[in-house]
Amino acid sequence: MELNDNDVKKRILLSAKRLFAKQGYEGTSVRQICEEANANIALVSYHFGGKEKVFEAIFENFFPGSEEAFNRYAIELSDPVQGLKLIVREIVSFTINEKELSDIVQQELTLQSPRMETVHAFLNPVWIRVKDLLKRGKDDGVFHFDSITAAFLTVMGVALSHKKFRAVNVWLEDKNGFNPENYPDQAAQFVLQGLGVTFS
Amino acid sequence: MELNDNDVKKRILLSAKRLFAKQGYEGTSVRQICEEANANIALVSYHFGGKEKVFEAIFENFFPGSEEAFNRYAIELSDPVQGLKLIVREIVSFTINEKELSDIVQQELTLQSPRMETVHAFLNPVWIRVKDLLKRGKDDGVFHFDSITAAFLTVMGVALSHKKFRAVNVWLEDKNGFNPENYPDQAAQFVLQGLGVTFS
DNA sequence: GTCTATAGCAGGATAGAC
DNA sequence: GTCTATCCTGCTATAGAC
Repeated sequence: MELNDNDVKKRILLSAKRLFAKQGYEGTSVRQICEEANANIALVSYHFGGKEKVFEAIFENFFPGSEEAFNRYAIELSDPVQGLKLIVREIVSFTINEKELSDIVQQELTLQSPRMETVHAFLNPVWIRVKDLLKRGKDDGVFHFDSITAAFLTVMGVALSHKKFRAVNVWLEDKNGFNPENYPDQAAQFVLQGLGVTFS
Repeated sequence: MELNDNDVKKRILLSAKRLFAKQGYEGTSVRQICEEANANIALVSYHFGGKEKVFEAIFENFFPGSEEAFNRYAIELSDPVQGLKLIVREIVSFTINEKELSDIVQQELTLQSPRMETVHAFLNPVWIRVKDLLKRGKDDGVFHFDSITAAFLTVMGVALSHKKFRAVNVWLEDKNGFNPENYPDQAAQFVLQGLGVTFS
């Protein structure tokens, strides 16, 4: 089912994504979503079946399908260092390109919400890959850390760190130094150094 | 004004902190807070002046005062490497010891909420220190990064990374490897390596 | 200080007209 | 498919009794 941007369903999804990211799921009302989407309030129930279902539909429509990407980069992903560099870059890129969706993910991860299940279903395939790469890198002796969980957390922490950029940017004044285009590479570099990879 | 744990005000604060952390500010009702605190609903207005004020009171009561700590560790903080190591450890320790409050901070940072101002007032003194240490470390030639904002973000990302521990732990099985007691040190180590500090 | 009762409003959802 | 009108529930906050 393809939707163009002027379809009512698509307009509702885009508004909901924007507002959930900015105000949180609970902080956003169906009325507000429809107002911004120039849609009638009743259409959320009619087209999606309720607010909760709109949330799920956002993931189905905007979360990048990972299987296809994994196949495309099968070679890089077979090597821990190259694989982790690639995947961190991709995660960071995703959080920049799909900033709103990734804000939503971030929020839901700290909450114990009924929506966790939906979120996890989309994150799991990626997390499995990261964990696997860390494990293999450690076994091969190129990564150095004690606990795989701790390593996983720090890696994900870096990958998601710039999420706080908006909040920080208001306050830090670094107009010239920070370039979002370079950030995926810088983050990947930081992670590899943090894991003790030595570059010759 | 000292409150003991059985004081109604204190009970309300503790319940609110717990619930805000778990469900978010908007996802938590005053009714629910009072039910868990064994307090009457009217007492939130009477003692605090409304839900919003309870939020502020949580920070006033549980956010560690940083000035005193900065003075106590003035010597360590004068050196970029030692200072950053110390401060990252302290941030990580805070997020472990005051897990709920730090969950609340994390949530509010991704939101554009009317409560941002409150949160920022408490975070600013710490952020200023981190930024300053990074800057001095770069000037001294011991840290290596391009953008101070990017560096700041990655450092904070690591410091806050284990926040996703609950979500991750459900899924990652690493009972033996991960030890919260060691994590502050591991995170600090990861940051310094990520910043390109070389250890002799 | 604490309680009950209630005001007043905003939320999500839907029946039924078009 | 879209709209209006309305239902019902749950929210915060407070007036007033104790």
